[in-house]
Amino acid sequence: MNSRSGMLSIGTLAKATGVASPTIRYYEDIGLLPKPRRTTSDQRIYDESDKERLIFIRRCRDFGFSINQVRLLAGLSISPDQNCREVRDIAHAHLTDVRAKLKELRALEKSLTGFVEQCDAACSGGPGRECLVFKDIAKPENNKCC
Amino acid sequence: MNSRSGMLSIGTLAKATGVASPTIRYYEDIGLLPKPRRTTSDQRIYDESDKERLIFIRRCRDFGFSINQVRLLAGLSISPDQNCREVRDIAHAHLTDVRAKLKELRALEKSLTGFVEQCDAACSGGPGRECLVFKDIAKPENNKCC
DNA sequence: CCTAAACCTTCAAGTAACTTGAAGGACAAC
DNA sequence: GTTGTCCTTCAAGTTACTTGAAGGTTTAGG
Repeated sequence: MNSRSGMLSIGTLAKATGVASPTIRYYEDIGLLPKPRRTTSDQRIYDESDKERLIFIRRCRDFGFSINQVRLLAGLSISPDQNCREVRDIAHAHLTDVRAKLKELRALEKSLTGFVEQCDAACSGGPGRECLVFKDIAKPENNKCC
Repeated sequence: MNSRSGMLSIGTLAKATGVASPTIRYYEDIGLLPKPRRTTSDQRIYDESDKERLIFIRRCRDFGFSINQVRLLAGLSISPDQNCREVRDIAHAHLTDVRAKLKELRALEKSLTGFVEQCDAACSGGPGRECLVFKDIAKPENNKCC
């Protein structure tokens, strides 16, 4: 199947969008992408609007939106009255998630940095019989247990 | 099964460590936790060393180490010559991952913030027929495709 | 003692978001 | 025609849990 007048095979679409063929089929399976037309030999034929939709999906995924969120966003993008407010709310909720995750990761970075530095200090004479770091891991300084 | 002289049922261990019973069984299944003794009625009996090991595992998971990394770390923690250098290397590799992820998330936060602000600006007069944000998503400014 | 509730067991499948592999057909280039 | 690449569907694998079914045991209260 050669690409003519905007008609794309799945492999060509995959290359054009950076989304793997199996993933494209997966998205179709879960209803995120509409079922495309087929050739007489049953191969999928995609057009430019399919390509745009897939790019949209990929971008949303890149942004870290879950499949369900992407589903919502995609639905909003094609609804007659595109409701920017809803989109904004979804994005904002996600932004909140991202900020929480950032906070976590910053704390983690700090812990790990201390960890590695402590490890470097403890091992400056070579491997020790009792690694202090393990004690640190096994005995929480701040008991985070519920 | 009541908790006496350090003997813990799985449920008690779960409460003591914040790790769910099914997860404890899962860890045993995948060899991360040793198989514990059993009662005459086949219930698991854990002791303090099991508890410490589970806390260790949980802490490593909290740090974001994968199960395989935790497996390595746990192995190192009980080896006769505890090799702090290897621990440090594992932790350092993970720290590198965390930093990369932080970088990603910061960029994402920036994008999403701009996204939400743009959305707020576009919708200040209420829902628009053409949401500019969708166009932004569908048309990458920087083409990140391979 | 009985009963009900809570706990235990194993086994298997579900979750999320893909990814891989088997088996077989179609297409393109030489 | 042949070979290599692409296509199809179906199903299972990946990672790290989580849930649910079916059945047994323990604990607490009447």
